[in-house]
Amino acid sequence: MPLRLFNTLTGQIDTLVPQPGLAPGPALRMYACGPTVYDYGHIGNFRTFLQIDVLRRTLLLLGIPVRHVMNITDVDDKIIHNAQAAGISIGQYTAPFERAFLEDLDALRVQHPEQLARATEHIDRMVQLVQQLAQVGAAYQTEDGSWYFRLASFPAYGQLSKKDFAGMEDGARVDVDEYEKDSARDFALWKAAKPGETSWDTPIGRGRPGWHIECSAMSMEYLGDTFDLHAGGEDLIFPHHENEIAQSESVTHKPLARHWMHVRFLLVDGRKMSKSEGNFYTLRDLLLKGYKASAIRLALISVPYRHQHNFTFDGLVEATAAIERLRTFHQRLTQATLAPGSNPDLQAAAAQAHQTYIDALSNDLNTAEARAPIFDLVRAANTALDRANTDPARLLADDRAPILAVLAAFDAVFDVLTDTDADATRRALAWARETSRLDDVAPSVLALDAFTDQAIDALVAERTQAKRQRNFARADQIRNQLAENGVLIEDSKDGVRWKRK
RNA sequence: GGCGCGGUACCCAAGUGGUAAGGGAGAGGUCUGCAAAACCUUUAUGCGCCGGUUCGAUCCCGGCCCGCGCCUCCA
Repeated sequence: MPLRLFNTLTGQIDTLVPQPGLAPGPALRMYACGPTVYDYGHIGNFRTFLQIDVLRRTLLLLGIPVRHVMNITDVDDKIIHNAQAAGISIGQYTAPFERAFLEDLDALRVQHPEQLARATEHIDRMVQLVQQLAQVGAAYQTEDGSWYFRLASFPAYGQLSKKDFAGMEDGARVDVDEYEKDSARDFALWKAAKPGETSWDTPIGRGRPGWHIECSAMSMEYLGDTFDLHAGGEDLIFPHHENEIAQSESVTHKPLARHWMHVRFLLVDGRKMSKSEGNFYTLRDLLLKGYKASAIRLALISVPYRHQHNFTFDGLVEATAAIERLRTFHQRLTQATLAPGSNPDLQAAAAQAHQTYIDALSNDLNTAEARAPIFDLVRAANTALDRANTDPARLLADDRAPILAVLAAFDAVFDVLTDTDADATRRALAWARETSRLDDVAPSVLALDAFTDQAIDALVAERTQAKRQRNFARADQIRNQLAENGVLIEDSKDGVRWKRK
């Protein structure tokens, strides 16, 4: 089944399929704008990366292989400034943030792209692109040695953002540092080195790349002149992606990407997230407050990517409950002792749920709609599991696999059934210890270290033994002790389950 | 000012020209040593307001009100 996805370039929903023949290999070639590693990632960043993960995983689920490239922008004004202030090299400055970013992706179970591309490792390719642009008259050098893109040379400018620059006023001086530009909107391709700043000595002069050039250079390097999909946050439509198009297409005279996907911004408590509003959260902030990585993942992907998502703590609590329902069911179904045979109603329900699920995702990644049939199936199966052994409507042995297969398809995209939350939170806790950020850590997070999985298993076993001996006082004592440390016990006819709250 | 998006039950949130998915929360019940889980019942004659088109509109059109985003660094 093909994926129908809104395309910013055409302004409509288009079918996204790999176009063969443009580059080697059968995969769908996608480039997603990654982070500028000057700080820890916040939940707004991660909404975008999570939604791109939903796209990637949906493509894979639909049987479309992907070649996914993401840039790491490890040189820009802010990085240079901050590194200088700290008295270290930009590499020393960015390395911990890049590592933290990749760790955060892991915590959120975001799949890594096939290729990570660091800006500082592709300076040559960027210089080459500037030279090519100069050759076709689309780039010019100013007296200070900087290079700019000549917008007047690219009439199609504005096609992505639907902006009309025809009546644009030339000559307006907007930036005092860039007084030599031919036109106010001309943007920097290469910035001449200022004293003491990080710079590279190159054939086009000593300096450093402008903001947009790295994505043009690296996307074409790894994916060819034209690739299938370019994705990023909605803020990148203009000017970043518009500028990428101008830079690349001026040289290649071919479309840079056929399909453009943009993820809408997140609001927090109804406002755009910003440090000054006091509603700014990094992933690490939330983990240390005791919210689970899986709940953050589910919350951030459950509102479809084109909708404005209002992020709230209530939403995280709700996502936590939803995940528990799914995990409890998954465990129950896996462990259940079942009589042989199959129940046609459940077989049909599983097939129906699977189809509805796939249809929803295929429809512009409608994650909200995709969740519904999964929960419908969970209820139907739970009901059947509750029925007596003699009831013909009960769940039978051959019903297990098809229902688990639907859950697997769900998890192929949503990926919340496997509980790796404690690990993610422990890593955040270790980081907080190393960097002396223990002030706001929730007690439940600190308790993670006191009760390891092994310790819990041992106590649960002891309690089961006590129950067998009908020593309910001791059994309840253990249950309370665990509960006080955020561990819940559930008895069932198929054994004892426990989970961290 | 220009461009764009949204207003659906207590909360979050899909959706369709034919009579409102799903999740969370609340209430009552079943089950259970107790609890948890699970299941059942229950919470929108209603989808911002006013007109229009239609046999019929929450969904289409027009107007209005409210909220939000982008247009500058930003995912």
